[in-house]
Amino acid sequence: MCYMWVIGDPSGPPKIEQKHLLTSRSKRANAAVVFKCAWPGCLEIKATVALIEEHVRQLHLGPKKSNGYDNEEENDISDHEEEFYYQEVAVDHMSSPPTMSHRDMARPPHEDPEYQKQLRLEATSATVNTENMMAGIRERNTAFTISQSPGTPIKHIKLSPRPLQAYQQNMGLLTVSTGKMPSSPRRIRGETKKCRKVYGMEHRDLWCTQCKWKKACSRFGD
DNA sequence: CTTGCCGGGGT
DNA sequence: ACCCCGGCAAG
Repeated sequence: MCYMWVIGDPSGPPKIEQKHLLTSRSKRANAAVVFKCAWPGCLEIKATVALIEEHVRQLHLGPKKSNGYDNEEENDISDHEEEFYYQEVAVDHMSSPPTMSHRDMARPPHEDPEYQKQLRLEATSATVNTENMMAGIRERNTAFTISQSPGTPIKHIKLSPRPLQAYQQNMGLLTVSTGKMPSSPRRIRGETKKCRKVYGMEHRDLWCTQCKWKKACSRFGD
């Protein structure tokens, strides 16, 4: 469980000194790893293992388990079953960083938020029959037993490269029907979670450049 | 209250 | 060009 990448970045100590701390007490946890939800459709990303476990439990394993006893907080030595649902992902600070300096400065030419949204919806509706799903998953789980062994590199679940949908047409239609220019003075607030919400204030170094500068997020379109 | 980001700074 | 933040809209 020892990761090679250095936390402090040898050649250039990250200038970590935010004089202002808004919501949370910036405790300078220079983390270089995030936790992604591995649920078939879901793409949730959390900054801590606690958060992702919470997410998985709430969203995918059902709001609550009807067991003999009930314990949800603290002693969650629960079944290591949910290890399957998230995966640790290293976020290198320099080689393949979220912020590529320039490329993400401009708005992405092809956003596919539609896809993400769809996935989210799928996951949500799936929550209804959790019981049914659990069975299926359990089966699959035993099939190829993914787990977080210390030496094994995480296998990334491949999620469709880029579906690229006809969102433009949608826009055009909208324009026609409303007779209003889509170019509003202020960008309409999308409901996708952006870097700030995903990583939290204490992991600002993981945000995309735009978010760091309080500009329009370029990683998560809306 | 929080989140996203425009406009307007500074280096 | 890069970085930061006041202040505002929307929730």
